[in-house]
Amino acid sequence: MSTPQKYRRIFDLMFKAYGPQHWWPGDSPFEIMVGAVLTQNTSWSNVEKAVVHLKGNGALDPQAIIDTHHKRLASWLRPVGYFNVKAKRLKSFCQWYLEAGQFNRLARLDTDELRKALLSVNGVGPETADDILLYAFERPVFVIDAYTRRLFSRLGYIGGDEGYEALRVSFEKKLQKQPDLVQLFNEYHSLIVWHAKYFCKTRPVCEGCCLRKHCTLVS
DNA sequence: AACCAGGAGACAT
DNA sequence: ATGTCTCATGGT
Repeated sequence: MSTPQKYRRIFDLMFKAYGPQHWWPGDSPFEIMVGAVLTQNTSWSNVEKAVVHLKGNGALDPQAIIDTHHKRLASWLRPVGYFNVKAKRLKSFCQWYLEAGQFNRLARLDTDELRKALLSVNGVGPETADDILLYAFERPVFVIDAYTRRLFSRLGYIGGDEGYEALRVSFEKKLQKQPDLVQLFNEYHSLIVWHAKYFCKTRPVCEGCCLRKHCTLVS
């Protein structure tokens, strides 16, 4: 089987097993961006609690977040952990977002320009930037996370210690001939996350691979 | 009771 | 460029 087919096959196996994931959860592009920052190294269920706090205080809005005192904002973010750093990150993101002209202005930039701009923000690293590019701006970007590394290194498709950009470009190149890249990358990343969360409780769909760090099912 | 969660920045080497 | 430390709550 050719390499592109191998990568496509893993997607097909997971899609057949789990179905469409309807990502990213959120009612607006801005909510998706906020969620992307808050979910760093944090479970999504905790992010939902923080988002409820923001909405309940009418603060799911860039200007409102900037105007909220750090102490108060941090208290709303308490469930996500790292609430002091994330309050600061959220403020610096909102500051940039307003100065950049918000969604409609940013949407004019091409994908690489937009990624560069996102990465200039304190608190937005490569994965968060690509989450935002894919799920808020609907750009054909393959998101690399810890699960993606584990899954494909255990499948023997990658080494696992490649740099972020090298992996992203590699995945995008291998799948570039596939139709509807935005939809494919959207489902692919979300399926990997779902697979990681529920695989151990069900059964393998891909060569007996489990995504937990110390899984003994994998040689 | 350890382990893990949809990472990133600061800092040293 | 690459490795280590810190940030911190909540579920299993």
